Amino acid sequence: MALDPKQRRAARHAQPDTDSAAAAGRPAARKAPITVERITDAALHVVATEGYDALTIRSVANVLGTGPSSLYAHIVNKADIDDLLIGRLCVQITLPEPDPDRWREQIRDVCAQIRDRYLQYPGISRAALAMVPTNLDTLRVNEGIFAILLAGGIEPQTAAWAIDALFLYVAGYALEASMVRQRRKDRDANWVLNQEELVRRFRALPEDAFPQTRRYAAELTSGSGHERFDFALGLLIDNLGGQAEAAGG
Amino acid sequence: MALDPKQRRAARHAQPDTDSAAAAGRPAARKAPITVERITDAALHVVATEGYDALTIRSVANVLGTGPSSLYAHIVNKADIDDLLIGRLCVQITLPEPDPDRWREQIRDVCAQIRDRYLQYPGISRAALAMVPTNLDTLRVNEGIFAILLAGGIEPQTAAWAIDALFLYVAGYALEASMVRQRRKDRDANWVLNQEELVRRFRALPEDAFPQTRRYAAELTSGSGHERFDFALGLLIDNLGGQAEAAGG
DNA sequence: AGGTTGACACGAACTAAGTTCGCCTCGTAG
DNA sequence: CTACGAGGCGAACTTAGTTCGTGTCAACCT
Repeated sequence: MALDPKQRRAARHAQPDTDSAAAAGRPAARKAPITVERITDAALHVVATEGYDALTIRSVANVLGTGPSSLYAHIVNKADIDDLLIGRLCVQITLPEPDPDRWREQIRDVCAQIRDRYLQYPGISRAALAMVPTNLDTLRVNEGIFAILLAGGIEPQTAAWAIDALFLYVAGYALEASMVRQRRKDRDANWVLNQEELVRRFRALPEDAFPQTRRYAAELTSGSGHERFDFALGLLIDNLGGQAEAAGG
Repeated sequence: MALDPKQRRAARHAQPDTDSAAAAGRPAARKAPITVERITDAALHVVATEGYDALTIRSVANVLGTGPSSLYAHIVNKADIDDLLIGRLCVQITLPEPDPDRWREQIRDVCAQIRDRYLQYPGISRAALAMVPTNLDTLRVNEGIFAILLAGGIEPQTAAWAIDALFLYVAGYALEASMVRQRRKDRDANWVLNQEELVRRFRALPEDAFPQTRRYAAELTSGSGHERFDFALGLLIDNLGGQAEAAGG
């Protein structure tokens, strides 16, 4: 059962209904075993310290003190490592018991958790955006948010689509934020800018073509901390329940 | 002036205020010249026909009938090609004259334009998400949306942040949609699923851990056409102007 | 107990891709 | 006509994903 890494990957995803009551005997480790867990740990370490761009099969193997080929007994390919990483991140998300009176707050909390996990591992949200929607760990988070929305009286169809929009936004936000941070330490990045420089450039744009951008350069570049994040989440969340909640309360 | 590709790239981005009234004499083509425009055309052709993953320096050079090194007299690096592509896409966006009475409609129209451009070039929104915010062509679209929002009576700070959220969502949506389409023709993709298969797998999840996902599998996977897109844009847009518009009407 | 087996580890190598180097070509200027 | 230099291009360097074949060791079988 533990032979084919493709089977291992499949086990992490929602499967068709073919019931399989197979045995699950894990014959304990052999010597200094490379496991999927150790690979995930090593990969997370690489991403946390050097960023997602530095995540290569070789870098992970190096952390484990071996060569790249050694990993292929446990993973299918590099995308599989992404899958493992996102899975691990999702496992760490705490899902509250749905409270109909605090559902907006609960949604915000879970989204903030996801955001902070993403930011802790810079660039990893790229992998999240490319993730296949059957990963069991991501489905668990999906289920948790879904339950909160439903408890809040949101229509199932509305809730389902809202989850999609929320995840997309959170991942996009984290990706953008990660890249801004990342670019600060890159070599070619001297032509990329911090906020003051950005404002200066916006103000230097031609007046006829960019009047608003010039005038409101400060507003366009503002948003320290997670103000932008909170604002966007507000847009998405506060508008939910317009139908259902208007009737209920 | 046309020597260094870094200068060419810089010319496409917002610059600091050092006034430069330099000459702009282009000395006409020499023989069968490789130009930035031809590179952009070739790259767009590759993305449109084979997808963003197939966009390599070599594939672009191949379309132009030359080798990879020939491009480096015109581009800085591969990210520079992304920059060119997004710029070209943005140039094609039609920005309406802001109409205070139809601002929501206008925003939806521009976002739909961007979405369709992205989808026309599958996966290209990855590049859009990684784009540096000083590209002049993207700033033009930014300015256009900004003007519409301001005409609609939205507070400048609110409008600025709303643009951010809108772009992030549109790019994320297009990326997800592109990948779904892309995976249909990949080899390893037989383990990735279409909607019916996805519903079946959701329904096969354990009842205790995934009750809502099981119950509303249809809702979670629904959304043909751009229903999800329209829904999410509605969430973002309809909630705007709550302050300003409530007073004005 | 000793051989057998097979899962796992791993060095080496293959391929693809981004990038650089140095030489060549060819049009223009003097 | 020659010199210059921008631009084109082949070749090669580097990094990275992936595969192949072989080695190794623990458990099992006889």
